[in-house]
Amino acid sequence: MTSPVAQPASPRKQPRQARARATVDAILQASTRILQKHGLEKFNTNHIAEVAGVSVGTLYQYFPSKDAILIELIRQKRSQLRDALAEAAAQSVELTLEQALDNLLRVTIAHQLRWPMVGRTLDYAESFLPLADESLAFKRDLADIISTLLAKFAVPDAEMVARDLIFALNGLIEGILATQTADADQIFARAQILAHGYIRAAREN
Amino acid sequence: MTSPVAQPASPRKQPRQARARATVDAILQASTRILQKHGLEKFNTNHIAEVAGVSVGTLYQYFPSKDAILIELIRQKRSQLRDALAEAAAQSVELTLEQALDNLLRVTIAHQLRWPMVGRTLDYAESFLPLADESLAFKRDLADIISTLLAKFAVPDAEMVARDLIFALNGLIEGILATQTADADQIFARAQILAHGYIRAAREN
Amino acid sequence: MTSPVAQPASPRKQPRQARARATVDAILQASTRILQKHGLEKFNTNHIAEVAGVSVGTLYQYFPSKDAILIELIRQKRSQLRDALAEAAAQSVELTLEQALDNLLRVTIAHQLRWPMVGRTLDYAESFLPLADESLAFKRDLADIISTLLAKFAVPDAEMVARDLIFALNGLIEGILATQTADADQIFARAQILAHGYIRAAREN
Amino acid sequence: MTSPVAQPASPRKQPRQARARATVDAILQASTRILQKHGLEKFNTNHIAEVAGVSVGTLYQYFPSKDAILIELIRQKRSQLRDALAEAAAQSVELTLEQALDNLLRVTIAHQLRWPMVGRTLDYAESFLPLADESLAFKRDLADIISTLLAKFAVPDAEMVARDLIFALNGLIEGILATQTADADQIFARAQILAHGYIRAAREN
DNA sequence: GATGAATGAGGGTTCATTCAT
DNA sequence: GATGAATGAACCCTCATTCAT
Repeated sequence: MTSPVAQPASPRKQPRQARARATVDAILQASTRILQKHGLEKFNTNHIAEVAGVSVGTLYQYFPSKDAILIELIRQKRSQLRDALAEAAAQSVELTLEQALDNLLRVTIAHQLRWPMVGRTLDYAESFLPLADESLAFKRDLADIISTLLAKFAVPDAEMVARDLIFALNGLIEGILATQTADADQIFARAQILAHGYIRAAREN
Repeated sequence: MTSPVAQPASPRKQPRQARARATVDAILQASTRILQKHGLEKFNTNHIAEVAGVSVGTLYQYFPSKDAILIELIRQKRSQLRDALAEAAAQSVELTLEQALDNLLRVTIAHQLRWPMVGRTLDYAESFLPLADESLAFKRDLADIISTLLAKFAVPDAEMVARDLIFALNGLIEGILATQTADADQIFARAQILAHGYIRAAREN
Repeated sequence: MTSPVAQPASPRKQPRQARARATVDAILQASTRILQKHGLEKFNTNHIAEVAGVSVGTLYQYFPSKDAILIELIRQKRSQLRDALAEAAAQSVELTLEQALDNLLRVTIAHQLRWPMVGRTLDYAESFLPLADESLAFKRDLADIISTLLAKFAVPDAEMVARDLIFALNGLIEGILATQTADADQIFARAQILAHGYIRAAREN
Repeated sequence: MTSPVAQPASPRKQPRQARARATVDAILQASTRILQKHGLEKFNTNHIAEVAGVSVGTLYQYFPSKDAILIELIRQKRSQLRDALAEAAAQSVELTLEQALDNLLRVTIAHQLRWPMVGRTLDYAESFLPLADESLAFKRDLADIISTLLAKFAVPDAEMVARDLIFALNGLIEGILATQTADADQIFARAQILAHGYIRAAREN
């Protein structure tokens, strides 16, 4: 259920697969750029192939369908976020809850700022792709990272609080990005109030 | 819920006769049902007309394009939410901030629960429809309703806090609906913690 | 084969037909205006009815089909040209051939200048309307008027010369109108050279 | 007839492979046949593709729209006529004006006889296609070829005379073809009288 | 007679996918 | 492996015509 193609395990490239890897990357990068600039409307295989500098035929040698590209993009973005959060959590073991949360916040905001439109579009794409199980697993993974942290500080209902915090922050960040131009620091300041306030309330609940 | 029907997108024809009004309603209801069940994928004019029990030609007598139907749906849902929130706010003048917020929360949750998938889909549709100005105005309207309430209780930065609260709650509710089956009361309980916690933090900020 | 509705024989209007006459005129005038401004592309029954200020249903009470409107327009324009030429010929019995031709030329140019685009469009419409016999008869009528004149001055092959003169002048006038802005006098001057030159050559042939 | 194929409208794709070139030719030939037999009424992309023996999709790989096919046909026919006239003019340098004109006449008549109905239809199509500038340039080109010849023989107003001669001959030839069945020789005989007569008159003017 | 709502076949265009070269 | 020409189902939209009121 986790992405099969994701991070190359060993940096030692098998020579005969280097080209293939480059082609796949070109396709995925082209896809990202198209989604970012034009959304799903211009996201079609001919266009992707053209932007990626390969032929449609080649594209179909690496991806069995258009949806498979979306799925792979989703998996990549998820992997990136999951890994970044896990690393931030690992590096926060010595900190207070608030400090640890701030680190996670920064990571999340940085992730969303990278390709804001892609995030929104992939969120929607989830609704028609056959990813139900994988999506649940991903959300569980994220919730685990955060609930582990919360539990350490004796926040009750850590699992549910973690999920709700993720949902709320996601809504806040996407909302700000969709309506206003704000830099990472401004978003962070606003998200911090939300996160701290919510956690405090959850603690007392 | 008390809202009168909003002004149509850029209607081909104002429905003057009762029959015409019924036709427009049938088209909008069919559209809602299709979005709810199958999302944008099956949202095509032939299908809409078929489900509505009219011909495509008739559909195009009342809506200049497929997008115009989406726009009208968005306008209707927005009107409904705006009016319901305004009314709830009006009926909460005697209450404490927390009680007033709870009323608004209940209205919002009820609204989202009505057609959860439609809400998600229309949110995405906004990104490719020419609604920028209207969307800003709508968000301002909602923020106004809430910031007026917040200001009455001396919450600082009422305008921004109102917007962020809306974003966060929206994310929370959509998140819960997308992943889990939860009834209105359960969602309310979780949203309440978020709202109260955030407002308290905002007050002390 | 000649138009059934054409010129009202007696100016005494039958009261119960006055309204009908007005409706038919409105439709034909609207049709002319649309053809002049937008060609066959916007020439559709709904649009015609709208411009004429009547309902489509009413339009279909007076014309059995869209093509019937085109046919009636063609008949009207033809009647006008035929009558105007016949009258000009009748008034030219005392004149020289050149003077008589000039009168016919002026009539023809004035006719084309009235609705230049309509003329071009109806010429094309002839090619798909079932008017073969009528068109032949019309061309014969015009040729008769002119060949009678030519025969009076002993031009050989009067019939064929008449037809060819009409074709050539038609081409010249339409050509000038399509490419350049020229007033009636300028067109007349150029057409005169053509007509006189051609007739002199035909005489000597 | 010696003309190389003109540059395509605004081609989706330059046909690089032999197969592609054959496809484009098939589409253009099918288009010509349909226009010749049924006019613009049956000129629809599905029908064209069917007659050409390809799929609609293929048609749209080479032509961005239906109108683009008409435009390409117009360009081809114009190129053919322009080149044929230029060649005929070049081969007539030693001849008298009348002899040279006769050569041009023969070329023009042969051109019109090839696809008479196509000529008429494309003439009409010009009125709704975005070709204004190109059409002017084409008419100027033809006028240049002929006015150069006229000027050599000291015909006054050579430019205008050339244009008017073209218009008149075009009208004559199209008129004859539309009404009567006549072979090239008969048309030539009649056009000759017109051309010689007009030029003589223009000279004396 | 007049109205205008409704019909639905027809036609333009796109794009995911296949396959011969 | 790569290419890109070809396919055709699917979808948007129009407009001549009908018919209930």
